[in-house]
Amino acid sequence: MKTPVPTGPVDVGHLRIACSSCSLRELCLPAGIDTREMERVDRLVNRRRKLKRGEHLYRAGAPLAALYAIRSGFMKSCVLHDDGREQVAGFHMMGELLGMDAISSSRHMCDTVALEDSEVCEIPFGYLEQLSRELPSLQQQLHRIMSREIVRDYGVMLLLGSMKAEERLAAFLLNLSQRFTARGYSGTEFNLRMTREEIGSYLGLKLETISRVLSRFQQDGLIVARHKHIRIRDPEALRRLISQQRQ
Amino acid sequence: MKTPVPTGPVDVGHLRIACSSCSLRELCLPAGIDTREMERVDRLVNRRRKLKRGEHLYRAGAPLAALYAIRSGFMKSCVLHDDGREQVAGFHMMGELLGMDAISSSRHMCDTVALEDSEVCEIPFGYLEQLSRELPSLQQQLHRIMSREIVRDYGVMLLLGSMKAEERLAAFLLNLSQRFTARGYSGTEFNLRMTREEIGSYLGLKLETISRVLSRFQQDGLIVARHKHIRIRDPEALRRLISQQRQ
DNA sequence: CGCTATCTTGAGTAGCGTCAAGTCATGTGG
DNA sequence: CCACATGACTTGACGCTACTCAAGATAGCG
Repeated sequence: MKTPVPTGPVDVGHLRIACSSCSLRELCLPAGIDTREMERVDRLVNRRRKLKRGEHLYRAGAPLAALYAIRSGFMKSCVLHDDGREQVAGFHMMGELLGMDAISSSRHMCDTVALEDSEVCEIPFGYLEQLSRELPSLQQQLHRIMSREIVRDYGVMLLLGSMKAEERLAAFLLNLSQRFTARGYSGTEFNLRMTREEIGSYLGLKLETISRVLSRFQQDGLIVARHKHIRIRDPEALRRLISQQRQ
Repeated sequence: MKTPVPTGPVDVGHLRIACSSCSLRELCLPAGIDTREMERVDRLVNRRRKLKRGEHLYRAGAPLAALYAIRSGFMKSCVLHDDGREQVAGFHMMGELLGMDAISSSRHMCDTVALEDSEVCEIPFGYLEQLSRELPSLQQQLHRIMSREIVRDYGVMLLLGSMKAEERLAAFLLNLSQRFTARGYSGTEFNLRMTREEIGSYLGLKLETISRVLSRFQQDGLIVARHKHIRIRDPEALRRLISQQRQ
């Protein structure tokens, strides 16, 4: 069915699993690619990489070699400031594409770290550009994904710039919920893969504030939070929290 | 020298000025395009649009028709929340590309408004995708620009998530300064095109805070601020303000 | 089983927001 | 060209949200 990999290093030890047979196909880079073209996309993604929890996928300053599609696991990206300040810029899960920050200067501009044992598909960037010149639907999907990242960032700005602590955390929980749901997992009950400090960094708050707000949500019956385990009891109330009229 | 426009509506009333003879060439979409290819890029950008101060370039929800390169003037983009909250997501000046938020869903996700009389070049998006399949250097430049926007957004997140009011405003002024410099204008003396309220919205602060911090900067001899006119007297001090070690 | 990282909760505080009053600039129509 | 209206800005007083510091509880890992 599949032609063998034509070039590139042979990836001993990793079973090659094609995009065409990947369950994340419709969430990931190959979304919207038709069957005939899929064979070429399969050849584009020619290597898998396993990461242990805590391991870096790439660091700020590293040259751009590939983009990465998350196959399984959970990751975070952190932007660093010269003075050592660090801010979580995003949490990433299966089907999401990483590394687009590096295209502008050919160097990564953030650190990306696995928050649990994870696996990513390497997509050599030069080859991706070449193939997307030949396959309009691949080109369109790449543009859509980059644009989606820009839109996501606008959402984070809105959150950081104009929401209070409770609203930020409610938005965060609903966003996680929605993404788990889209991947076929429960949107009402899940385990957080990140610490309170990482959530705080992402939301522009301190870890104590995260802890306090979670406790308050629990007292008010909106969620059950037991350490990393979260159960959302009243998603509507969380939504109301976010969109309540000001003034 | 130039071949006539082959297709598309004739743009009566606007003098066609080609990218190839545009002074912003090296800041804008055609950066890095070689002379032979430039002719085709000239045909891509086939319409200019003038905007009066306060006029919308596009609104959230509008279908994606084109990307826009700012030829002259100054603009802002605002993200809107259902409850009416609005946040300035960016200020834009000559040579910058607008509209990339719309690629993911074929609809714009923010409002973009002229803050002074401005002029933009329309770049029909379908044609841009087509041409960038044929011209690798155009494709690369488009990718670089989208990636640059992602990196810029990360910077804003860092600012909103982990800086104090004084640091945010210092970073804002230095950023403006640097962008004016890159365009051949004075980086030490310029007029703000936006109100205190818009600056505040962008920086996640209230207009009174902007006003107070500007006054404090002036008292400390870092700047001279007289209404919209800003003169930066001590850029180094502003830089120190941003990167001072915490803890 | 003990160590360490993570989390919770409390008390006190600082920074920014809110409200309010007044000044200053811009532009419009008489 | 001036008077006036309107929007933009400044400054002060006060309040609240989230931060800081601290102590103790809990979970996870070796």
